[in-house]
Amino acid sequence: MSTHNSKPSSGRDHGRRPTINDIARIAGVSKKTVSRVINASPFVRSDTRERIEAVIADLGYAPDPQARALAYGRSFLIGLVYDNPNPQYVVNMQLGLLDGMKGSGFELVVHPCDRNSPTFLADLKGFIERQRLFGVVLTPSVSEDERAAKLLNDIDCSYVRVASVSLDDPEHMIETRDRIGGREAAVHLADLGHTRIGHISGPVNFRSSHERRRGFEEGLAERSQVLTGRYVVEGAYTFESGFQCALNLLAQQPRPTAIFAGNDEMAAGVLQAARELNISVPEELSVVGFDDFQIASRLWPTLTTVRTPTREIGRLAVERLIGRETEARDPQDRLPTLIVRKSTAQAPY
Amino acid sequence: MSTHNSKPSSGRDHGRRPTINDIARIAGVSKKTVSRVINASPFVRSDTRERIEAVIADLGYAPDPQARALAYGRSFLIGLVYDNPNPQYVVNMQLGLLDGMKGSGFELVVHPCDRNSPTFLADLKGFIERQRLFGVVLTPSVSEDERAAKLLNDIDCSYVRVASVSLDDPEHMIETRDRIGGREAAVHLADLGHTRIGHISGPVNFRSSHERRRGFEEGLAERSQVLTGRYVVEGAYTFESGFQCALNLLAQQPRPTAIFAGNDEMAAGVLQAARELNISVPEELSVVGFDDFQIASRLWPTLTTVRTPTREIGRLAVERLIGRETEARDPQDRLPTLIVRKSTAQAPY
DNA sequence: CTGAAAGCGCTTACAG
DNA sequence: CTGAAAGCGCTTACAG
Repeated sequence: MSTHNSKPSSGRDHGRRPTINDIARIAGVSKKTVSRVINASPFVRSDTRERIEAVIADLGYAPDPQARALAYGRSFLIGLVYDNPNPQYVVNMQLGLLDGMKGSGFELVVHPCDRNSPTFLADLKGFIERQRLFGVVLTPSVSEDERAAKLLNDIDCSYVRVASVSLDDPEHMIETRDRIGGREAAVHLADLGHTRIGHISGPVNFRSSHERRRGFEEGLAERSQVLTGRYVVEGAYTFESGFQCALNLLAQQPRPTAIFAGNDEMAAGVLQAARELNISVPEELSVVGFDDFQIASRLWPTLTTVRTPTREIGRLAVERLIGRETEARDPQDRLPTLIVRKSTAQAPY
Repeated sequence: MSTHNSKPSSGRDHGRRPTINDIARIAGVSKKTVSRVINASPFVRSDTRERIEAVIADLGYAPDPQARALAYGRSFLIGLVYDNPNPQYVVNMQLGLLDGMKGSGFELVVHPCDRNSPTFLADLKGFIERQRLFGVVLTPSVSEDERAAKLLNDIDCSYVRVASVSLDDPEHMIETRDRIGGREAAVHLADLGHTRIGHISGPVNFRSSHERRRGFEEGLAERSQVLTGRYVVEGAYTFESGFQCALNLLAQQPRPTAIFAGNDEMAAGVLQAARELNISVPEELSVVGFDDFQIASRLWPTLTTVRTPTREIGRLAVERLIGRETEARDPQDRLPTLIVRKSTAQAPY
């Protein structure tokens, strides 16, 4: 199928890649000692180590991951297990994981899944065992699935769960702390003078829905406000649900002057609904989203929203998994932050 | 790092997965014959084959990909090499690839890259050789890079290039035929009575820019029109460039009554510019995009655009790579199609 | 701190 | 159509 190049490869490689035996022979040691260097064992004299490392660098040697995997009983593949349908989230997460494993010799294997499928757990188990995965990173909402977590423990597979709040032992968790973002959204709206504030939450079976709402309520409380029950409706994190929920909220008398949507997709639906009802944003209605995906700056008006540093979170998650954790960077970088754009303004009172 | 489950696994697996030796012993054949069944060799008597297959099914045996890779000299990993920054494209492509390799035993490894990096080729080579990849799928614009194609030939790695037009032997190409989409956009606008039509192309170093424009010109020609030189500007496939190019086009006298943007991102920029200039869409200006990414239906007005069946294209690409090609489905499914929404209307003459 | 032996689970020649 | 031998490139016990 592929085009073949029948000439032997030119240059130093002489037609085949060097193996651990080549390194051992040239360095004058056993292959076991080379193996120790590859695996960063402390039981190698430093002059021996340096000699071996020089030969490795000289020949451009890289150990064969398949051979290591076979002997070690575990591959050097990291799985990303996800069911979040938002492309921007998935891509940012992937970039973060790749950041964190760069130069480590690990590779990223993607595995979208469906928690509602009858074969969900069997598929996940098959994926991990077949490839002898080194470990997996789970993102919301599959990261919130306790059946999946139990499976991973049962088959003794390393894992890190990314979620809005802790659900497991600390070593298995990276928390996005969405509550902080909800709080910032509330303070922003309250400080603009809004008092009739609506909220479109995500679906109740998503932890992030609760965290974002709880944070929002905490922020309002700091400004001596409470969320009014009839101004709170449950959406599905989709554009269409945001649209429908906004129609509902904006039909009430008096209607809210601000809406905090649980994510950007629903906020886009709110803008659409406002337009159909001839309610101008931000003059008559302020709108805040959550995520800061690309769409937020493409909408009109551009969307005030809460940014979650997904890529950074992905980097942290995989570093945890492969034992590379640095944590040295500014902890602020991993917290949600409010991004103020044009969809929010002073309350129209 | 991970939680350990010290009890031996329960059930039929008795604590370890079956190997080819288990199958051979139970079926009363040599492991070589089991290997033949695994690899679909025709040189096995059908009753022998059936007996072996029954044992495989009974034990839930799956051959170890790492061991096969080591012996075979090639892994069962497919690489997706991409540099398209649009998340929706990447995710749809990934889904298509996964569709095409479902149940095949192959796994998908993602590899974003940067053609402008000085280490671009070395990184790609390292990625492929280190993992002994079975093959790679390249998407635009890295699929258009002849240095990359030459490298793949040199190191004898199977590959399929996804691009808007043929650039290689047919066996290495999946064409998206963007020209057809450009043509549909032109016919649509001409049939609405537009005669002053602007075009914001993608960057000249992308093949799709030319194909989309060429198709557009062909469509206009069918309606006895030609593209006016001063109504054609070059963008960069970005929102910001679409915005700037639209300001340019809309400042001309007389200004165009329709703009065909080379992609949805730039079309979003056109809508933004029209709003700033108080030009109403579609009453005074019709806008057509290309891609039909999620943003197209979130904008206001919703965007008329050309949909490329990216997921289907991905499926075809990987099926080609692993020799599973079916081609049975409706060939229409893999062509660009115009999706008419609210951003286009009769010309205001 | 270093090494010789055995083995991980497969496939490729080579025979028959 | 089927099999015994050797080997893919590493790592894990086990010695010393």
